[in-house]
Formats: sequence, C-alpha cells, structure tokens
Amino acid sequence: MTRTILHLDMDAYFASIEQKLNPALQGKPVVVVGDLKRRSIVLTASYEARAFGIKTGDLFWNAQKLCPQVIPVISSHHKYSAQTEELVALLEQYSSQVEMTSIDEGYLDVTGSLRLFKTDGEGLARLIQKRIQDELRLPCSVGVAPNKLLAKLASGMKKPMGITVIRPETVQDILAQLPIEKISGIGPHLKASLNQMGIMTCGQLAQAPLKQLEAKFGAIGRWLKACGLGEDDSPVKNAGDEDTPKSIGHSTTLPKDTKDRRVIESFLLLLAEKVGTRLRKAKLLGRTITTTVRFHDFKTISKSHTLQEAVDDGLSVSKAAVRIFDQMHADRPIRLLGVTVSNLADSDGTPYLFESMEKGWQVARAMDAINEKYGKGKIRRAKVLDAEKFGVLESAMPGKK
DNA sequence: TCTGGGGTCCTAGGACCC
DNA sequence: TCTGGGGTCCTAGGACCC
Repeated sequence: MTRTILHLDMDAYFASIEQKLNPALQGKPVVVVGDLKRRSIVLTASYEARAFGIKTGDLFWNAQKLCPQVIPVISSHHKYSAQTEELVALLEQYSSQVEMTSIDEGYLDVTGSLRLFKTDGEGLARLIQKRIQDELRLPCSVGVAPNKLLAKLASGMKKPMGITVIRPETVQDILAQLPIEKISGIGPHLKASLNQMGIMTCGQLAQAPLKQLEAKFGAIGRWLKACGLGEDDSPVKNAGDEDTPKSIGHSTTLPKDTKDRRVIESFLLLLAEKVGTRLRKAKLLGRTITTTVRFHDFKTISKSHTLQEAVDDGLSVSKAAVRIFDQMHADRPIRLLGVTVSNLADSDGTPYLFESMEKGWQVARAMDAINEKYGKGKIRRAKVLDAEKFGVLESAMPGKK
C-alpha cells in the first residue's frame, strides 16, 4: 500500500524564533551563536543574514565581516525546545505517527489521516504549514512523498516556506539526474568513493550491481542501492516511542590551546558535572566514561573505560575522565576537551551499591536541589573556578589580546 | 575567512567464554 | 599439546546528521 509521508523542516529555526519573540529583530540580519568568544560559530542565520552570504558554521567574526550590521543573539536552547513542544502538539492533531528527528525537523505518516481531512498529501501539507505560520508564527518547508527518504529529499528542494511533492510516478525522473550527495546520509567521503566508481547520480547508483556496492561498503551497500532506487520502507515511529539515549556528553573548545594540567583537570570536572546533572535529571546511570582530546592541528583522540558500577555523579565521572586523560599521554597543546558517558541504564532513583559512592550521590543531589531552587550554577565545586577563570582574565585585561 | 557542540551508527580487532 | 568456530563485551576511530 502506498503511504503518504510528510517531512517537515523548520526554516532558520533558532533565528526565526528569536525574530518572532523580539520584534526589533524582524526583517534584520540575525545570527544565533553559542557565545561571543573568538572561536564561536553561527548556529543559525536568518534569511536576511543569508542574503549577505552568511551561513551555518561560519565563524562569527567572519559573519561580521560579511555584514557589519549583523545582530548576534546568544542561543537559549530551552526556549527552542519549548517551541518544539508546541510544534509537536500541533502536528499530533494530524497523525499519531509523529517522529521528530531533531529539534527542528520530523516526519509524519499521514496515510490514515487523508480521508479524515478530506484532502491529499499536498493539501494536508498546506494546511499544516499555514497553521504553523498563523499560530506559531514560524516558517517551515514540507516534503510530501511515499517514504521518508524521498520526503526528506523533497523538503529540502524549496525553502523557505516551500512545499514539494514527489509522486510515485515521478520518482524515476527526479532521481535520474540527482547528484548522490543530495541524499541525507551520503556525506563527503561516501560521495568521493562513489564518484571514484563513476557514480555521480542516483540514477547511476540504482544501476550499480548490489554485489559491487556490498563488497565496497559492507552493510551500507544495500542501503545505497535502495537510495538510488528511491526505496525506503522504514516506518515513521509513533510519538513517545523514543528510546532512552545511548550516551550523554559535553565538550568544549578551550578559549585558547593549553597544556596546563590544572586547567585541563578543571575543565574535565566542569564537563563531568554537567554530564552528571543531566544523567540524574534523566534518571540514568552510566558505566562507560570516554574522554576526548582535540589538538591544535584538529587531530582528535578518545579513550574510554568501563567501570564496575554505573555512576551518575560528576565527581565519579570526572575522576574516571582525569584518569583516562592521564593514560592518553596528551602532551601537546589541547584545543578541545570532552567527557561522555555511555552504556546507560535506568537508575529509578536508586543510590549506588557502595557506601563510599553513596556519599557522592548524596552530595550531587544536594547540589541539584540548591541549583534548582536558586538558579543554575549557584553552587559549583571550587575546582571548576580554574576553568571559569581561564581565558577570562586575559580578555578582561585592557590592551592585551 | 581553519573549522562548535550535541548526538547516532558502523567497523574491526582483541579478550574471553563455551 | 594443539586444534575450530560462535557469541558477547570492550575499545578506538570514523562517517554522518542537525
């Protein structure tokens, strides 16, 4: 049976939300950035900013060169997630199968909804787009197709405020000349490998022998062939089907490269505390700790260790992270540090088995309670102050860069 | 115009067990 | 003493996405 799948993609999401909430930003070149440090990049550029050539991933100071009057806004994730909750509530009025794949895009299987709303896929797409525009005052683009692969492809074809329909009978024509890299999942490396085999378009990919693709790409080969043919039978998951996360981590690019152990240890603790807070909030415990180090030349290494007991407090995580760091012998200036916890399981609020650990658990919860009551970051471990001071003191010093 | 931070999935080798 | 094959877990790295 032919399905009707919508892929909804919010246009310049973070920037659009900021413009909606602050009328002074409307019609202006706006970029949403993580912060305003030297190495900060553009997370989202409004369409006005894009007109100047600014795009996601640009360094902020480069964006400023392209457009001196560009207005930076510091991102606030909670604001955007709250908006997404409203969006999902609206979408769920049109299907019980709504699968958000990130904060700003998702799929709807509306096969069973068309009769109810007395329209076709395109009609329903228009209806939903209009309601999002009228009620949430946000622009979005929608792709309509018989499966997720093609719906995603379609939503990217016309932006902003676009609606693109791919009908079963037009699939072949559309794919014949379509460059393979337009397919979500075919990145620079896959593109290069396929191009080397003489495969440039989806049409050519469809012609390639399955055996040859599997020999070269393993499990991916089968998926590639299906992409060439425009086939994808993966279902749209039901809302609320989201499984528990596989990992929770934080990383940060340091204000400047460093070899200073005190500073490194302090940042690892800061990151570990953030991870711990999120683990407890999600009622999860993790056993595997991974420390990531990126050097000045962008070479990135990681090392992990699996503990006997699962943990959810920053101190335990940081102890492991520091121990791992010491074993990495990273004796060069470091650009980025990361701490990730994986091998997660539900905690159900149970404390650790070991008494020594139970203390860390109690301290962590006491800190959560205080931060909850008096505001984020009101209480922190003394050691993280080293990290907070690092890079700040110099930039505060007049005449020194 | 040297490149953020949050993730997922896959691979491949080694340890270890049966 | 040396041999096989299957399964699971752990670890490191890489590709990819938003």
